[in-house]
Amino acid sequence: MCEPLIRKLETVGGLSDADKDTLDDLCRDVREFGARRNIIREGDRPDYVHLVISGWAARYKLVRDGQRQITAFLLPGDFCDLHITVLGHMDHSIIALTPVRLACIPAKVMEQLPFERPALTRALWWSTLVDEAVLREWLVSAGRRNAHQALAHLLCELHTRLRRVGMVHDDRFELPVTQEDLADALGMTPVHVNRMLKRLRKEQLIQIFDRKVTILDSEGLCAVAGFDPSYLHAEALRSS
Amino acid sequence: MCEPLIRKLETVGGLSDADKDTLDDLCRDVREFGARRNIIREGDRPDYVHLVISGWAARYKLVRDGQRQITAFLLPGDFCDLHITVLGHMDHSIIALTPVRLACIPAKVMEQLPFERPALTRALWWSTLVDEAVLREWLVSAGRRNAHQALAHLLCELHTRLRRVGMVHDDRFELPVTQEDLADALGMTPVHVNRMLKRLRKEQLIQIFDRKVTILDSEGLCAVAGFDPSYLHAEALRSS
DNA sequence: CGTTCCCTTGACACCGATCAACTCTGGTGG
DNA sequence: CCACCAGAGTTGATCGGTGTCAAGGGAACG
Repeated sequence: MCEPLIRKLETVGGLSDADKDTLDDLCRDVREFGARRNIIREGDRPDYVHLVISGWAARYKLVRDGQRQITAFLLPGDFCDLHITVLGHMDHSIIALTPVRLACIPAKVMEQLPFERPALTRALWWSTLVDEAVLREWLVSAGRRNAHQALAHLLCELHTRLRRVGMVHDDRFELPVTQEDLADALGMTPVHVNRMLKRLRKEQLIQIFDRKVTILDSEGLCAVAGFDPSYLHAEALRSS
Repeated sequence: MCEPLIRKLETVGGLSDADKDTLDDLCRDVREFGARRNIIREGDRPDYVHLVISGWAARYKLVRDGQRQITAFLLPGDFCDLHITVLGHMDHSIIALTPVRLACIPAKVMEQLPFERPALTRALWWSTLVDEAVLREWLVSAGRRNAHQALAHLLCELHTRLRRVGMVHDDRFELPVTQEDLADALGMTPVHVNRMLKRLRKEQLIQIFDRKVTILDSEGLCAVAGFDPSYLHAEALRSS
């Protein structure tokens, strides 16, 4: 059931069969959320940790005048809110961008994990820290890359992350979000996202049809983006 | 020695005297770094975790054409690289912005902490997760706030964070970095930072002299920034 | 067959970048 | 003591990337 997560964690190794069984066990309670539905709201104090099983969700914050900044795309295998086991309340909201299936894990159970399955706990911290590294890279895009480079970088990142959970075939993957969602992630306007997608298409770097992206020229796209995947930490976990 | 950290962690409570003693013990090995000196470089696999005792440092990444994006200001009480106990290598660099004193803690020692001092470990994870929340807010600034608002927001944040470690007196604190450093944090140019500082001064919100900032109108500044401090999680730790 | 959502495109405006010059300060060495 | 220099801050003029506004098209759906 939580196959994407197991797949992701296996890229760094260190999980025993017992750990995997524990994961499976944690994911018994799966719930569905419709597209556009808020899953958790800023200020909430949820009693459950949510793990994406299928579909896309997003973290976001709103600013006063109603503008939205998406701070993370949550793909299958990503946790929505591991941190609320430590922090008291949510400081941002989470929304389903597509129909989503989420495993709901009681926070109390998560809090026992360090004592019962330290290696698994460590792997989950790994995934949290990678999320943080992704966030840093998004800040670099917002601050120091132009729209062309930033969009290319996002596509490279999604390509790599989706491949890690087995959702890329022949350099082709689904991008089931609107251009407005992309704009809110990149800190741009939907109009400009559209222009930049057009440009990447014209440059023969990508192809888009029916919300599916094909990377035509991976090297070229990485070159535009200045993409270096090492921040995604796809190597082995540091031995403890 | 690690008084700023203890002070910060005390705002959320839950530390025993034994925990504090452990912290003091961890900070025995203090080293100095001159301003502008790189402390850790992207790709490094440090064997020590570094904790800022005094002075300011910054996380940053460089993009191809040499531009720099600062992704965090590291103030007294902040860890530079807690994550390398889990991740294999640094995906960004750390530089001293002013002369800095750092406690150097062997990574091996940190890895024993969960078993010996679980409450303290939890508090350290709290600080890591707050760092992540700060990062999200910076992304919101970069993506959805204009220069005026973003600078105001940064000043509000620094005000709050520095107060937490006892470095604000009468709404006055040191800002010992250049305008270029601020620009690299905000994703702007130094010229524009200068203009926005001038504007905030003209609006009677702040006063700057000799690299010391005085907040003249805290409410006004927060209003410009749309600042809501709850993302800094200054409330009690969630009981485990 | 109208409505809604999303994508697409063009014209124009503006925020912040760029370029350049000047000031001020502290440091360094003759 | 003074001349020189480097680094930081300040300001003005101009440019360009991206936002804004507006209109139209296509696909899905009731």
